[in-house]
Amino acid sequence: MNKIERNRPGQTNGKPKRVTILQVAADAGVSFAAVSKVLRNAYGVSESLRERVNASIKKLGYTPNTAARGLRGRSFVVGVVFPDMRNPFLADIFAGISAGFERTPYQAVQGIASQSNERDLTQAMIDMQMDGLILVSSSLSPEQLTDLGSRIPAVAIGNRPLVETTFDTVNNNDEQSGRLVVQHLAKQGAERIAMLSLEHPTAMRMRESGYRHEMEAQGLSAYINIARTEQTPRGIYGGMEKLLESRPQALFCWCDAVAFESISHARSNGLRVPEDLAIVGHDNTVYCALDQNSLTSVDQSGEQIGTHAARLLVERFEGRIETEQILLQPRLVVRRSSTLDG
Amino acid sequence: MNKIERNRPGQTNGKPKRVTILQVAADAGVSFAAVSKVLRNAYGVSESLRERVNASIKKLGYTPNTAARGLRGRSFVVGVVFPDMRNPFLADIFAGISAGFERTPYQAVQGIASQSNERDLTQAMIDMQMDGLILVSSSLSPEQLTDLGSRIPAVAIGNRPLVETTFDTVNNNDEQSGRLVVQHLAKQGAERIAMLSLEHPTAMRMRESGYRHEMEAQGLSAYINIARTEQTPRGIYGGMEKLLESRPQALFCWCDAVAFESISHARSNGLRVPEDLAIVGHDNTVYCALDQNSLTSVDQSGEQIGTHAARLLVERFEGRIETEQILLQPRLVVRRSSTLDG
DNA sequence: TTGAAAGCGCTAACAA
DNA sequence: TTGTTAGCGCTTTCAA
Repeated sequence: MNKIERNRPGQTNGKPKRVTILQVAADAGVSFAAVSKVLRNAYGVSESLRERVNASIKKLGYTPNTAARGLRGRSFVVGVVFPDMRNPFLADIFAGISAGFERTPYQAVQGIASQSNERDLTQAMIDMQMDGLILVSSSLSPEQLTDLGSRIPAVAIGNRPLVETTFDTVNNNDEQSGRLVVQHLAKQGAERIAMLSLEHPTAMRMRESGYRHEMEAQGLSAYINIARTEQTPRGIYGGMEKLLESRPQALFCWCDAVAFESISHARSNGLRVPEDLAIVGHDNTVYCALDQNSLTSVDQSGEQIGTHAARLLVERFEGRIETEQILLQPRLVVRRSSTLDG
Repeated sequence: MNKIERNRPGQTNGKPKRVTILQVAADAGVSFAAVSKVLRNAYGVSESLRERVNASIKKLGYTPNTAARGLRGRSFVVGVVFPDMRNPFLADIFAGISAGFERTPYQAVQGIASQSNERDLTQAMIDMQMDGLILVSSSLSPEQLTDLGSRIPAVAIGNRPLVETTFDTVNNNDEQSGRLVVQHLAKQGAERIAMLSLEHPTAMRMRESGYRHEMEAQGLSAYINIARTEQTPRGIYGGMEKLLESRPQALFCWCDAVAFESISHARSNGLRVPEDLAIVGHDNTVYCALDQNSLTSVDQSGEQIGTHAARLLVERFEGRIETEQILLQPRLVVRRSSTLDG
């Protein structure tokens, strides 16, 4: 039985008055415009005035009202849009973003966007007067992204890189990811190498392309086999069922979580990993190292990606006009899930 | 080698003008106050005026400026503060919160707070003129929470419930969680049941208490054994090492991620799970069901918790004065990691 | 170097 | 029912 308790409040519910720039000005004995100048590090304030104002700010515990600031100038808030909260790789990216804004005046807040509400969420962030946006694995169309980039400084992470855009991008070299995996598996002696990819058109298309090209380079064109699924347990299950029909020796999964599901699925079907089915994931998330998974995975350093994104945004704020596209190189981390020989 | 490309932008960088309430008013041929009234569903607007204004809003693609709104009235933005992004249980809570705000005008944005910056983050959210806050597993002290609650409507999730506070709470019955686990393990025949808990004082203290009380009730007081660790791989490792010295038959971990680490650690030490060491987690996150984990875990329905929190906040916005404390009942989901017999 | 004043886009009291 | 008006707390000219 659930329990609910109601209590009279210890204090009233009325919004307490904020300390404003005026009270700081009064306390310091200067005009409120002077306080604003100190706040913004504006040109033309004497050292003594600055000190007096800063003393009052500290004394009164003043913090600037972001909404009021944003209404006239910058809000110093940036929005980060994630596609979901479940993938621990996103936490790596977030850590990088945080680190990137560390020594800047910018505060990052996050939003989680389902495919259907990403437009609304980004608009809401613009309406909040945020100064810039970082979009991770956005599901917006190239046209929508271009439009967004023309309305607010933006950085897209994990989108197919486009030239001549209105926004910056930071990407893993996904073509290379696909190649690394096939090279490794082929060297282990596998020929029937299948790939589990994403239905939704994203950077995964590049990973598929790398997989295809390397399969061809290895003379394994006949065994190219890709299943695209939704990112749901049911979808993944269906995709695996389909791939297993062709008795693959190895499986490349577009992300670690899917690879873990695949390990689970394979084991439930009586298949040994890696003897009967080698499995490789992508992102090298924390769970890969666990003994029960020991998953070979492609590391794309989410932290580095995030730090780049934050830096790019700050550069735009500080005046950079031309867009910048960054492409980072992945590396393979080999573990037991794909080690066929002792 | 990483690649960087620079391009001239397709469009300029200047902020495009927003559509404001004035342009809507001009387009509809009414005063801008009339538009504001339509927006706020305020009393005293004729049907025809409302229709005309709504038509102009749609036509011009107007969306209200949140910052300007917040400066006078409500911003319709609520902030959700999470302790980290790695724990998939938080995603369940978030899903519940989202669902809870679905049919309301409120937009939720998230912040991730390390222990050291939670105060700054909550202050920043207040500075953004957010209407309310939801704090998940907050590391703020009771005094800080009480103070926060007196400054802005707030709901705390996963804090030790206090009476006579300034904020609402939603909690799992953690005492009950501890009891359920010990009952289950004792029934399986285990006596030396150890617990891996958190260093930082949180709701975990209640879980420890339930563990203790049930151990006593089962006549196993002599075997009570709790290790409190940091939430880092190193910390968890150290805690396990310490607990294993006393050769426990079963281990109750304060969250699933720690339980997965424990499974990994046990296996690397040559221990079989559950034969040599039964393991139970908490939160019943998605990975528990995977064959390679098959982890028994306590389900505390994060989604329900989140939905309650959102509802409580909306109620406060709509005038509720007294605080409310909700306590939900957990249930145990048994899997192979703790099934000692057949 | 400092301060006065206008105004960002909106809400809400008040007047018409 | 509608419109007028005074701010919310700040940034940013411009004048002193």
